[in-house]
Amino acid sequence: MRYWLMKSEPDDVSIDDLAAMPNQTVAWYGVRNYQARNFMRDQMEVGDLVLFYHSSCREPGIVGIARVSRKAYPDETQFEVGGHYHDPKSSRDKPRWFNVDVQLTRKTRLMPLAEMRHIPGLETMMVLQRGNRLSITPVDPKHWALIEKLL
DNA sequence: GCCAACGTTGGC
DNA sequence: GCCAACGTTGGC
Repeated sequence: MRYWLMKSEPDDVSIDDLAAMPNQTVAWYGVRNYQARNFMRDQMEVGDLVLFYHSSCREPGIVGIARVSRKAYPDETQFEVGGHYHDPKSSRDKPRWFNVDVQLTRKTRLMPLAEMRHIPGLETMMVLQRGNRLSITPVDPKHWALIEKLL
């Protein structure tokens, strides 16, 4: 069982949007970065735990805990011609992009990015590293324990 | 809106 | 295969 941090723009899918979904579950569509895709496709298992993170917004930070509820399968949005996530180089025979499903475990308080940067022991967390832009990053169990204790 | 950082693309 | 140009991410 692994731990992850997954970024979502609240204008797209917020923690409240997730809470309002049927089964409080959402397909993590739209990832178009190979490293992030590989994490989902090759490493994520049902039951893995996820820090749900709001990015590109007024108060970026962790807002909830979720779990992987379905293993990776082809991201439907890559086939939607004219859609924002359409990939003309992909096909149903050879899909390029994959997503897992993520189900809400619980909403938490907002733990802002600025606070995370000041938590002793979190300095090496991947999402806090300079220049990091990956929307999906593995979380060290020690980092997870530190964060969960403070949520 | 700015811009640092980094990934991707495409000409050669 | 190199690398300049370009696009995107995402905090501030």
